Amino acid sequence: MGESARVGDPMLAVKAMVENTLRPVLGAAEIRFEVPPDPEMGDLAVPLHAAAKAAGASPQELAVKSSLSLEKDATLVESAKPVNGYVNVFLKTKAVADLLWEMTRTKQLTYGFSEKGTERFIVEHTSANPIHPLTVGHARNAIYGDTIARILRATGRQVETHFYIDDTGRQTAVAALGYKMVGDGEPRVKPDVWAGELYALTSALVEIDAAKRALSLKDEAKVEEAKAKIDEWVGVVAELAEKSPQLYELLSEKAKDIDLQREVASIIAGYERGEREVSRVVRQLVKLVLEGHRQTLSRSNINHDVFDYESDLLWEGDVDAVLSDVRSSKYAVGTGLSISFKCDNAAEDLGLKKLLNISPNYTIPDLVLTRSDGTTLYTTRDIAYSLRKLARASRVLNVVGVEQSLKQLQLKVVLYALGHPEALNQSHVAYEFVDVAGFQMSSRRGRLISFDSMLDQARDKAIPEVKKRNPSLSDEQVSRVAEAIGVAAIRFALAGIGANKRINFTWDRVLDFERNSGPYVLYTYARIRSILGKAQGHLVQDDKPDFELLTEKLEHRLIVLCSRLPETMRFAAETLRTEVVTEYVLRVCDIFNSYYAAVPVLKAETAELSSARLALVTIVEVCLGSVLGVLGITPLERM
RNA sequence: GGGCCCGUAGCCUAGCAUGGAUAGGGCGGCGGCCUUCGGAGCCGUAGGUCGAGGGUUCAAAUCCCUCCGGGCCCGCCA
Repeated sequence: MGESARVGDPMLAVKAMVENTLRPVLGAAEIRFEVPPDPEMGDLAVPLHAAAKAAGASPQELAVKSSLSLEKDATLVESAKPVNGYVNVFLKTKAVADLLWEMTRTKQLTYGFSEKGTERFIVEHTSANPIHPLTVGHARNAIYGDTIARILRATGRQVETHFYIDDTGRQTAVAALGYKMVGDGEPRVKPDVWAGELYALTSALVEIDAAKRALSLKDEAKVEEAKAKIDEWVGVVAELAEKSPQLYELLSEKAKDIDLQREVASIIAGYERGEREVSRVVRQLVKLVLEGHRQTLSRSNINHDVFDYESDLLWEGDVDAVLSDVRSSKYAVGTGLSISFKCDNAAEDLGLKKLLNISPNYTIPDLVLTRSDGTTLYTTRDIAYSLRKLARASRVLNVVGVEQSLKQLQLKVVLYALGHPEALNQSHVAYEFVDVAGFQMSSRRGRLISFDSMLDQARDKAIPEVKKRNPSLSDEQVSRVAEAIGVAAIRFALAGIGANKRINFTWDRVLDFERNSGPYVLYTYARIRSILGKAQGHLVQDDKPDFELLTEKLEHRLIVLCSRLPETMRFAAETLRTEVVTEYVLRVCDIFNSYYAAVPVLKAETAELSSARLALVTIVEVCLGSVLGVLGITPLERM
């Protein structure tokens, strides 16, 4: 039990003891533990079907033998019953509680965490384009990525979180053009919101400008097409102008004398080359937007360790280096300046399909790395970026939308084929799309539902609730508490759904503060704090609570459940599934709330019983506090 | 056409990795609980062909096959 005690895992210690007892009965057979379907059946189950087969005995026979053997262990085992080829074990409440008490006392808010190891992870997430506010989709990415990073840290990994700033694409250039036209103005509203409007307006003006030039063409069809396009974008401009009239005035005035298409192209090219004036303007805008992103993220307890500029990869030669490697690769094919990579051939030759679990019938499409004018594409730059990440971590996780799966695969194939087997240490951690019912999001049309608006709505919903319950709080305290509740609601709602499931975003779902929600967990925690606060006055500090006194079923279940936190955390880390954590914490809260309603703690029959129950409440407090930390939710004393 | 993901009560969701014991929760519905520590709570109740069909197995929500429905990807966009 030395090892399991060291890592602070009571259930691991318990299992080790059970295994010791069973070993003589079961011989060399593998001993696996399951959780019985109903807590009434036991705390642990050991299936014996396989072992029975190997030993030529019946499962039930083995189960009976195992039970008898286990029941001799009077300190740990309350009872052991052979049922349907399983041994169902009830553990002694006291035995588990003693272990838990020791471990939670020493680990405090890091109970459930593994000791820090040497494995180095990079988790890249959020990585939004620096031209508009973060949306509900980014919210999912950021919350998923951040929670994964926290889970990995909790299980002993060193984790660095990275935000990749895609600042060299066409979109940024369009926004930068607008920025230049309005004269590097300082925004009056939140900078990313302002930039989003600027981008949408400029983009529409660029579209109209381009279409107007097509009007003089001879081709009838093209002219018609251009007319339609103008109509469409004029409509968009009208809509946007209504929202931000001053910006519209300023931009449309300037736009008259400028060939917008050309301007955009020149910004793209100039920025890629790192020309001083262009770079100054673009970087200034990007930094403004990024500041807005950071505000939003920081509101929701998300803080990246490192921000990587895509443009740096161009300026510092990383991309050129990749291209030169590509050119000398036998998988590179090209016409003129355009280069493509034969991903399928490479994968076949190098046995990558088997390695990456790709169907042998599937033909991986070629990847285009440069345009015919020699400029690079997004994935090309991403190859260079991956090398940077892989150089400083043993595992790289890219939290990227599932729609990028093919690109992420091609990226890996190219890296591997260029002689970087460490590419296999990089994984695409995909998440599904967030739909907003009846709403077509479009950053080019300035139509989006922002991460901030989610946080705002959640906070605003919480404010009257907090006031109602805490009339003595100042407005500032109220808004601080309400903000935390809102963040909890949103983080919990998004982390609680498996990443491979599409989310149909609706306000009522995100703003549900009841039973299965972040606020519900916070509420449970606040109740615990409230009890513990009251206990300080009239109960002596008891260093050695007598857990023998805890005879309630709910007490037993709470203790066993809390002892499962470390293994739950490890499971979440292995599978990269945040919902494992939310599901777990909800079960803890459910049982605690039932307990709270059914059993008095402070007013227990005797002081000794009260002390033992307070110790239990403290254990649950530590357990919840620990999980809240992993979910990025700020615990509250009152709410 | 090819590849990947999803399909569990009116709605949302867990369980699928390692097949096994009555498929867990929540919202909404209905009925209760304010003389015990915070009612954002507790207790009870109704509601399920686990998309359909076949197969493997003593045993399938879980593994295999086919089909149906939804989504994404297969751009010199990102």
